[in-house]
Amino acid sequence: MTTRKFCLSVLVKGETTGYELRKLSRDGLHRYFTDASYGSIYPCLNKLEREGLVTCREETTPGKPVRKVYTITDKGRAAFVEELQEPPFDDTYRSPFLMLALHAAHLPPEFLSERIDAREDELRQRIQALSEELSICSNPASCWTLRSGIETMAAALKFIENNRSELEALSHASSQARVQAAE
Amino acid sequence: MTTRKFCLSVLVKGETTGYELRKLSRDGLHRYFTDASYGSIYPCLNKLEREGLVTCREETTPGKPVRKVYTITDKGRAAFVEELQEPPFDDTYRSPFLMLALHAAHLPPEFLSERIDAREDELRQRIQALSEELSICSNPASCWTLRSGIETMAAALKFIENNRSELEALSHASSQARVQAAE
DNA sequence: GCTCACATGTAATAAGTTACATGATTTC
DNA sequence: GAAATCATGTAACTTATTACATGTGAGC
Repeated sequence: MTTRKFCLSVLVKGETTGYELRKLSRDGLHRYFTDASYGSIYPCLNKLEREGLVTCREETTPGKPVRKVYTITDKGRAAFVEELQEPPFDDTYRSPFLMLALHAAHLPPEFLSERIDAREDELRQRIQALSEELSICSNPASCWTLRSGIETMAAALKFIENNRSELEALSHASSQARVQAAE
Repeated sequence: MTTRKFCLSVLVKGETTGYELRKLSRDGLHRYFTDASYGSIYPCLNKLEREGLVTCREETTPGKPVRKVYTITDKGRAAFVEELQEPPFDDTYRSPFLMLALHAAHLPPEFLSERIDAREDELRQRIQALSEELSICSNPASCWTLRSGIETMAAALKFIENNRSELEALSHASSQARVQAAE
């Protein structure tokens, strides 16, 4: 159902293709909704077409593959607004990074530091991507959503920057203990 | 793989049962890793036992159902630390709430306000649950992880509190426009 | 008497991922 | 000449969810 809502969410703002949908789901704002692969997007678009929620036309640009451009219908618009109001799912945050933090004392110090660096970089990149999107954003609701993401991730990043040494100390301490035990 | 890592993550800190694992996955810290159902936990524990990563003993308390208590083995401990170091997955945040925010202008104002209230409540409850866990937490890595979650969610909550009126205004404006168009 | 908490498990189903299949054009 | 980008799609597989199946004891 996530892929479906994501596709409709993009389609209400304008026509698009399966290929573009996949790209959108990988960076920027739409990351908050899904990270879809072709294997979920193409079947989903076909289903939406069968249901009459979108129409499809083929665009042939010479020297390029045929593009199937999808456009939402009035029925599709109505269905989307309906589906948005369906029983709510809670927001979920899944963090392989916090799993590492939780077991910091059992991880090699260099490994842990590398992963903390990687997490900081990831956050910085995502914040920058959203900030760029915000700077060219004209729709107030999109701006709101972008700002929400930027501020939340900024808080997450700041916490890591301010407190990473604590975590790294845990890893060092126990790695020292392991070395001494081996002697 | 999430269920597996979650089970091992709990088991390295002490023995537990399938029933307890499901409860842990639904509130507190472990929500960052999974939200597992019996249908994934029980098969997972059986598999871990077959692989020799955990052992199982049956505890019979008179007048209570038999409990199958699982304990991690040395092999399990080693496997977990290995698996933690496997190629990283990015943290993911999936937000049905931000999907609503993005389409605020097409939603009825009362509906939107209700959902914003619900999201604020959800955040307050989760912040409180983590704070309580923090107040009785003795393991430094767990404390770190809890604080990280608390600060990030506090930032998310603050943003909503400070900016919800903007979103609600969008919904009101377009609902007024719809009424006028109908006249 | 009803509902909640304890406690384990399976089967059918849903949903999505990965790898495969194909192929032209542009950029290095 | 190699790699990346554009572009669509299917098949096999993995993973997890939902609903079902079963049963006791405690509190209201």
